[in-house]
Amino acid sequence: MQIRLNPEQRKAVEHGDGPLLVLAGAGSGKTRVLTARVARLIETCEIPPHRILSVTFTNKAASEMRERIEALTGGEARGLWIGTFHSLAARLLRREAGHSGRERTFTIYDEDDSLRCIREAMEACGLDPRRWSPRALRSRISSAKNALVGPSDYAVSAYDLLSRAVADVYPAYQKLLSRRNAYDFDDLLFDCVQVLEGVEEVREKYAEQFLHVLVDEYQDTNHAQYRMVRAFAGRHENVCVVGDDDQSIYAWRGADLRNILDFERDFSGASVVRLEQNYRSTASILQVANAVIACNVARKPKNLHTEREAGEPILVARTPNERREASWVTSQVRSLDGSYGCGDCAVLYRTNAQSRAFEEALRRAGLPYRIVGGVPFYERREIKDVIAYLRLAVNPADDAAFARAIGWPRRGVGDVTLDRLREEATERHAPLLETAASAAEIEGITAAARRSLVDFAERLSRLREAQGAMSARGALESCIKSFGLATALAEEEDGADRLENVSELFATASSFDRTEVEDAAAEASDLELYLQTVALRSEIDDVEFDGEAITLMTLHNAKGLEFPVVFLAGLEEGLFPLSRALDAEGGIEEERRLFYVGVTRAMDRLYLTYADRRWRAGTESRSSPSSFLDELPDDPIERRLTGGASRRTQRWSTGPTGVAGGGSVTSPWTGTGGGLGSASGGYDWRRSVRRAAGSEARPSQDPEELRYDYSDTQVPLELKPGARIVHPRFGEGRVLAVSGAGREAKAEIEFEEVGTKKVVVAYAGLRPA
DNA sequence: TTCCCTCGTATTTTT
DNA sequence: TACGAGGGAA
Repeated sequence: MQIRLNPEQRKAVEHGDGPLLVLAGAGSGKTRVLTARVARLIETCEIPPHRILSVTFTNKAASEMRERIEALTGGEARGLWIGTFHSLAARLLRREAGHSGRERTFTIYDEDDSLRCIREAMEACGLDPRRWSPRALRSRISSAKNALVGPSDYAVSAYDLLSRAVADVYPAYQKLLSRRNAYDFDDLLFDCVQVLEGVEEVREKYAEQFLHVLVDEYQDTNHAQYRMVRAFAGRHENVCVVGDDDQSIYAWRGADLRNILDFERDFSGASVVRLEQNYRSTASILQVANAVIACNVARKPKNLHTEREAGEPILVARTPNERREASWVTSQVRSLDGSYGCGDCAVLYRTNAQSRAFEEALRRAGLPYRIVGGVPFYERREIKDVIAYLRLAVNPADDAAFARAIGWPRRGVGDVTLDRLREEATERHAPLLETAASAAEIEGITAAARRSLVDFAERLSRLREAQGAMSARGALESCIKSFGLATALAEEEDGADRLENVSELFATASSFDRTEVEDAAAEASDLELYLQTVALRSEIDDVEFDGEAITLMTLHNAKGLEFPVVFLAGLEEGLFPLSRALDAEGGIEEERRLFYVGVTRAMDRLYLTYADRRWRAGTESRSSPSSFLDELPDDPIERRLTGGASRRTQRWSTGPTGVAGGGSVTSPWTGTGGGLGSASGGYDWRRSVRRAAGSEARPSQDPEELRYDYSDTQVPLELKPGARIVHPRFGEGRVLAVSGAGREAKAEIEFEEVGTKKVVVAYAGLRPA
């Protein structure tokens, strides 16, 4: 085996039978250990790959691990069960469809679908969506499912008014999902446990099949996932879990720290291996990380150490506002020139909304960047619309997909017709699509709408019959042709962009490889498997990190990654730690762990930034420095004040006194007063940044080649806000804002004669004044 | 039936 | 700020 290991790592890799807990500190090489262990099980212990189950946190991690194991074993990884809890659950439920409450072709509902479904369930129960927030109800139901509490169990202990409302909606919601042959994310886990625990035949089958079970990021598992592990581990209990209680950041999603803290009690006779040598960060960064996490009480003590040198000090920068924060970060990236490229840098923040300022600054500076998350690709309207057709072709009971598909492109079927159809469908206990097929017999629908419905149903059933024998790409192509989707899209206002997104969808469908999800021999069609993969895909899965672009993402998305240069932005009280997160029990500790995760992403350089003022929710307000900054040690820290246009930079000689819990620190850094008035840069950013949504990382013609091409997103130089221009019809005017790019670029212009108008740059025939 | 506008509200992190 | 829902007009 060609992998270098330290003694502790080796111990974990070579551990024989029985439960094993690997407490792996940040950067201690746990992925290496997991990979090596699986490879060793296959090669040395001669365990057939299909008898090994390995659970990872993201699909990306799964495919990377699969690749590495294949490399290590010379292609012997085929048949290995590897994936996220959700994708493995989906796989199991597909295979055991006969024992679960759904058919094999089930749809997986995303948040949006499930929220609509909740609304419908509420209506059915007569609950007023203005009195009860559908989101709140959904989140309660989600927590219940993660704790394996079903509708009837829930009802038993529902005392307060909110719980009573939930108790009403929960069963109604489940009934709707079941009728639509759909699962929400939580159901996948819930039903998987139900089947595993409730059906002896199934339980035996998998307990028998899996000789070894490995789980990564065990600290982030919830109760349902824990029960899955238990069921899979069966009697042999050859279960190896890897995790770090200090990096648990998903309590809000039901993750239960007790899973890892109590592992030794749960699985008696468990061996424990501690990986405490960090191979990633400089001593300075690690020193800060250790100091930060030491402020938490609920944790297993550990001693993370490194052999690396101290390296550069950690830079803490105070800036006047979030725009200056972003431009400061940009200037720092530039000043790294030579030692690090853009691809080495990451900007991490607490909330997605913070990406905006960085986007603007980087775009202005002409630096390449990529954003992970934000408005996910698969949630774009046109993508969801196209997918709805495919979903319906696979699962005709999917009423949510029907409603989406019938409404776009417009075909003379609106709310009125749809409502009538729903009534009829409810009466017949039939799905909407089936009802639509016999629309001719339904009263109260116009003749035109009837024809539309019948035609729609016919085309769809043709697609349905054809797709079974097609590749995912073929099905997509045939769907787009049959329903004229591309044509419809092209006719829309911003059709060009949307069409590009659809061609990107083509690329993903073309490269879809079913063997990563399921055995080639499984009954399911390519399209079925493709759709389920799409539903469980996360943004981070599709990111290639080898490009030369600065990565912008939330701290949550950064888990498991590392970068030579890391900027942690927005270290302000209320933002990070986020005030809303503090409501939850143990909230501050979870936020601190998140901070710890951020700090430990950095290999060589770490920057922490905060702003005195920040735009949030449409208003600018004062912000004070994060209490986390008070918890930093004095030593490898250098504090900077980045002020007005002169970029006043100071070294801070009189360090703050307190470390942990050290009350308020009065220094020019933590006070909010500061003599730094609003920086008057000369021109108003707020106006210049009003651009079209979704301007990040637009895929271009050849998605394979140019995944992130920003060349066409630059605003033409002469059309910057403030520029004076002449329009052939409207006369002279001043540019207020520019949006879009290339042929799509539009400019908002204040004309002297006719007032403010929006024009499409390509057609307007503008000249400089 | 559709389109467009206005108003109100929320807004954390994600499989 | 930004999105969704709801109202009013074509």
